[in-house]
Amino acid sequence: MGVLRKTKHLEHVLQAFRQSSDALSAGMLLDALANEINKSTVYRMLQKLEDDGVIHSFLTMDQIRFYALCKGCSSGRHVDTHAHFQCTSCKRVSCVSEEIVLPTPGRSRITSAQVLLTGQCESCLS
Amino acid sequence: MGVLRKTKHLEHVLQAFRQSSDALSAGMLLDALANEINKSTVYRMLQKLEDDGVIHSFLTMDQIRFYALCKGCSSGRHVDTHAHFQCTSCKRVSCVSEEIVLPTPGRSRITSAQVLLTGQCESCLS
DNA sequence: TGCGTTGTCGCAACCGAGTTGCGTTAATTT
DNA sequence: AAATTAACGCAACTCGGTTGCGACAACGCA
Repeated sequence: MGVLRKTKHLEHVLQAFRQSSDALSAGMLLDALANEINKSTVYRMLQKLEDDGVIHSFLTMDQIRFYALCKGCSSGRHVDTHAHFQCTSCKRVSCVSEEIVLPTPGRSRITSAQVLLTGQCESCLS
Repeated sequence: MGVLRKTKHLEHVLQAFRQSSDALSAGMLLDALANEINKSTVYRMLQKLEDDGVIHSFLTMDQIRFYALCKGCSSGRHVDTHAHFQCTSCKRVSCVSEEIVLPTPGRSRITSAQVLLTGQCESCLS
């Protein structure tokens, strides 16, 4: 239930997200802020930011967690019904704006959904 | 390009899939066939079965790869546009029969998609 | 400005899913 | 039955992510 202190590292990470239109993984952040910030610090920060509803996360095909800034999420509930797209060539990951219509199988109660599209992005196709 | 030999282990694994209506992970198979079959053998077998179009795989929220028998897949192309559902209580994973309508973002070319729903299944709700 | 509280950091050790190299075993081919 | 070659077991490894702990720094308050 921490109050999220304004530290130098936090500013760097948030800035990285704002500057990038893509989603980022912990590894990418570590590369970007190489030996300025510790591995576990990054993971802990991402975890906390997600808990607080600032970013949301999802997995790609190769089992790596990516994070992106939330736009319509609160700390309680994430609006996760938008899809994500990963290019198989350049590996970049982005959010897809269109909403998706999801089925409700049987009598179960769906609380969250995750949609990942893969293929080639516009710039890798040309 | 192996020819997939008929071994005792292969039979056990295929039987496990046929007996279960759910999708299975490598870990679950290892538990089921405890100390009868080696870890790397299981992983190699699953990999090969997927290459040969016998099973298909996908990831759950906790980064674990699950496998299920293919019904309309060939070795070349997997019909992966159906969703999967994982219950947050009992952790069981199943295939959702309904097809899903997917968006095509921008001018990119989508080659595969993965949809994971999470929530509570019918039996855990009651 | 000084001080106590408490969240954050760095480090190092750890965890667990999945992979790999290699020598051996066993299914298939002849 | 012998040769071929896929499948196996083992042990060591990779890598994304976690954890315990002592040190440090941001914040609140006087």
